[in-house]
Amino acid sequence: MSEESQDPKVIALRREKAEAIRARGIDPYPPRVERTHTAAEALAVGESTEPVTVCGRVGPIRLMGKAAFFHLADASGRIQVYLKKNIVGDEAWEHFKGDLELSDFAQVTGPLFTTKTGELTVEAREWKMLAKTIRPLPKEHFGLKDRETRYRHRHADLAANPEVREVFLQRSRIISAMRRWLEDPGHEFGGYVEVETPVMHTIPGGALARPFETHHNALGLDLFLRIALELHHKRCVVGGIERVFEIGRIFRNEGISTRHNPEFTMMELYTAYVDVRYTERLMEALIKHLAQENNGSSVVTLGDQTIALDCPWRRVSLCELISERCGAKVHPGMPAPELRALLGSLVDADEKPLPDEPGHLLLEVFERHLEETLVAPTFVTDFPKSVSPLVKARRDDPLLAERTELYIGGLELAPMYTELNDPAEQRLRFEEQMRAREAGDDEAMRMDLDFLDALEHGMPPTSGLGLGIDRLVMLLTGQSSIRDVILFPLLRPEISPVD
RNA sequence: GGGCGCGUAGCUCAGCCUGGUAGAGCACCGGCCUUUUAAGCCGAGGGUCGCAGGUUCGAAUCCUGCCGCGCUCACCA
Repeated sequence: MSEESQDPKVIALRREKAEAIRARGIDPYPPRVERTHTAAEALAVGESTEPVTVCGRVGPIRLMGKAAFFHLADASGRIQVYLKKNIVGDEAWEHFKGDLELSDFAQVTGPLFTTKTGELTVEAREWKMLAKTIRPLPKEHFGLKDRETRYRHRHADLAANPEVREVFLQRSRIISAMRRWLEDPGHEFGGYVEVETPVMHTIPGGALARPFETHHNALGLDLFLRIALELHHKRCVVGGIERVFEIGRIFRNEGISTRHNPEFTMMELYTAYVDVRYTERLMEALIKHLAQENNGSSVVTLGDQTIALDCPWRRVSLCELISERCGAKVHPGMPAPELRALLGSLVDADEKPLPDEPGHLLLEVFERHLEETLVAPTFVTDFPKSVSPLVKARRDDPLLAERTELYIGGLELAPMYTELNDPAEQRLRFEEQMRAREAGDDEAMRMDLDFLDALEHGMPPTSGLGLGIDRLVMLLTGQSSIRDVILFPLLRPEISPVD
């Protein structure tokens, strides 16, 4: 543990103070406040003999014998308080000196005046403890910088670092704006209905990933936390909800990095009677809209990269992209040894063995070497069919699928698909996946008979997408770690958190 | 799991290379101070230098092992 508020001396002293207040018959945690103005509202009033009552968290107290200055901070901002012995009276002054400390919550009433340094300040006539704080926050000036402490004690991080709070307020606004835009029937890409689908699945489907497992006692049933929203959404489309989306948490049992958290938020969206070209245009319009709403501009900054979103977004096929890099034409139809030879150094540089299946091999090379180079917005199209078991193959090239992925700032943001709606073909794809699973690929999909049943009831031509909300928020707020856009990221539990 | 780095007062860190009984700032406690902005001034307390072993007359400092944490790579839509 590494935090100022962990000093046992300080904690004990503060507990004693809380008890001392109680012993005088005053509740250090009173149930009601008399606030008339937020900090910002009080500042807007200007100088005034009419008293205001403001509340907030107490900042560093500058005590000078018989008077003191401090700030009260609330969500709207902060306002300074001047508290003087001969105005509040001897008793209130003594209690102030003895009881009130950094990080407590307090209420102050008085008129507004301007100090000689020009700051509008409440001149306290009276004050009241609203909540005694046992563990003080680090002083603002020193801040709370240690990453581990910040993530483990996010409440302290939020309280001490306004810029951190601001990122999460932006996250909320971005998601809210996304919902409004998708639901709005007044534009080409609107009119979507938000649904809620199960988090617990009997068969985890819709993506290639390892799931978390759990168990339902009454049914004696092993269950999995969902790794995607896809299959239920398609069942909604079968049922006649032609424009459907969900913003929901999904769970993948895999590593943690600056771009991966085991639980994260995905926006999936499905549209009947369109193909992947429509969804690409929707994606472009949505992200430009959100950038405009949140940042007031179409330029975003991520790390040391400045990314313009308003330029036309590049479209390039996966194979073309790899060919550009290795100088030879590649295609999933080529046998693996030939591909390896053509890929040259893209293969040699790796310590880890690459997969033999040509589609997987190409995908792996792309992910390792090319993904991070895609800084300007880029649609990478035509992924191999073998790595896209739920996607319609291209009619003119059956080894490629109508699957596009959007990259911005080197981040994989969203896959888009023309969905496979032929139940016979889907069954074959599942069987292929089952064979891969038996051969040891524990990310391969499992046969989902309920889903096949749905397709047999008829799904219109449909396109879908899955947008990683956390990564989108990273992009729009300029954060380079996913942990800085997830309030409570998963961490290894602390040893001996005894107190 | 691999690589790199860190672990000294409640916090941030110096001291380690070149071994000689532990330092600073802030916080905390006491005193002074009625327009301050990390207020200021004076004073006091506080550390088995991550743990264990080794080398040495002597180890925070050199060596070995272990533990914890961070970054990164790998794993991973």
